[in-house]
Amino acid sequence: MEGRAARSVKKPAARHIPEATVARLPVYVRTLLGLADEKTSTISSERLAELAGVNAAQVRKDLSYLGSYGTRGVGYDVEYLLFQMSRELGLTHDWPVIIAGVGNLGRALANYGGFGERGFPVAALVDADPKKVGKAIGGIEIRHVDDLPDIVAEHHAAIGIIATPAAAAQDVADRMVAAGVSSILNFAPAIVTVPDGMSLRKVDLAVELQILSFYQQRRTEPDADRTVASAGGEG
Amino acid sequence: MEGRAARSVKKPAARHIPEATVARLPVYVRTLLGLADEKTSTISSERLAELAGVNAAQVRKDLSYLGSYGTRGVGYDVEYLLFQMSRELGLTHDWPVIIAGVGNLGRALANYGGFGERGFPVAALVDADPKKVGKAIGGIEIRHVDDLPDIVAEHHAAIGIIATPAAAAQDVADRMVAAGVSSILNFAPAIVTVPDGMSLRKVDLAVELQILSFYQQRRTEPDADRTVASAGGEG
DNA sequence: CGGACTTTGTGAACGCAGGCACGAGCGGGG
DNA sequence: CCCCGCTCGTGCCTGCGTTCACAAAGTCCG
Repeated sequence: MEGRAARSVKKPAARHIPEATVARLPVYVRTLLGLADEKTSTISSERLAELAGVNAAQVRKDLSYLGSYGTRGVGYDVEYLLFQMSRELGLTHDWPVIIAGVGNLGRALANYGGFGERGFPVAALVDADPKKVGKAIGGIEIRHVDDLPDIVAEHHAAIGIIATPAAAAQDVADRMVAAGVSSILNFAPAIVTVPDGMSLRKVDLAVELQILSFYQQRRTEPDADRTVASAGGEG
Repeated sequence: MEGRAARSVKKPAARHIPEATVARLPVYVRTLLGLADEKTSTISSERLAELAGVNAAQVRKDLSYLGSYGTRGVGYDVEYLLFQMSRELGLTHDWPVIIAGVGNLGRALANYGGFGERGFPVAALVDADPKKVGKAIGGIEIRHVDDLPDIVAEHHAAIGIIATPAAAAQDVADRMVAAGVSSILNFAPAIVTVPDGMSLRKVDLAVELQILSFYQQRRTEPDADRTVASAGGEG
């Protein structure tokens, strides 16, 4: 119930946090980082909600899952909240990632320095094409996908990014799992399955565009009872 | 209630389709395209569910929102279902898209030919940097962001993709809206708001990685009552 | 020192989404 | 022609997520 007063660093018993809340935490973190930059020391749930694009009650409920870190009548201490959330999200140390597939997307991800800055350095690039192996992109050497077990062990990498063509996605995922990766972010337009207990998320650009197309279609169409609704951006 | 028997092309009164269903339709379409390629003419909800990575009852419920296009005791006609879903999603014609921001990501998106093939040709690239204007990427000329209204009008583009730095995202979104774009896909790590009635979706790589980091953290941590749960891939 | 004001934390209600289970309807075989 | 088996379509139930509304708790000022 305190922990803030005593500035306790202990984690409050790892309660269960709803997935929807977990998905919003990174947004709060980013917002808070911006506030910290401009020397804001305290923030109310209402203002944070506005900046993060959600409901104020939602913010309070989300933050309450982490613990009672607010002060009634005042708000939340930006730095302290940031610290707690970073710890909860595991952002207190780096998470090296392995990118599989050096195509257009893989190259862009490798060149994009933003990951490293945000705590997700690219540990290695892998590809199945022997002709690409040995070259480097963004200062990172491309290695063969067969080396995955070694790479994972070398870098203690637990997160894999699949940026291969759809046909290779499941195979690469299986290899990653076998090599010890336990979190996968899949960009390939294919359904990938992983064993229980692992994390899998997907980002599918074509799907996103087609969802937009659906609502666009309904708006444009001179049809019947079209119920215009905002295509809720992210659940 | 029939429409399949008579091969009717009329749309069944545009009932309301839940957003969760809309998000799965593109996956079904992709799966069906694969089936059509290998000359499968009929598919059961169970098999389609397996291929799409969802529950069979879910498939049937989803498809029932479109109409009663199945045949009891048999399944769904692949071609016909594909036709209906494509029409519903608005994939019967192209949707030109405008990409704003020619950085790493913008370049990758422009170079990636997959969009054009899937019905989302890149109509134009825009950037605020005069030095980039006039150059071309992937065969598409870069124009200045001030030209947005003209570009939208020329190409009848209704979909915009934001691939700018976070700081510019809201401004670009506002310009797009003013120019007549009514669907936006935001890749910038920033909260963007648009007027009611418009569609906005976001894809945030840092957020995705941080969500993975959260669950990874909980798995790795030698802490208390960690409840290992799969980080549900996409809602 | 006390009272008014502010903001959190959370109980309760509501709505959406997912999954089971079963009736309805269609095709095929005898 | 009838019966059997298969698969769709959907009513119902359950669980999750969101929002409202309010009591609890702290601050500030006179």
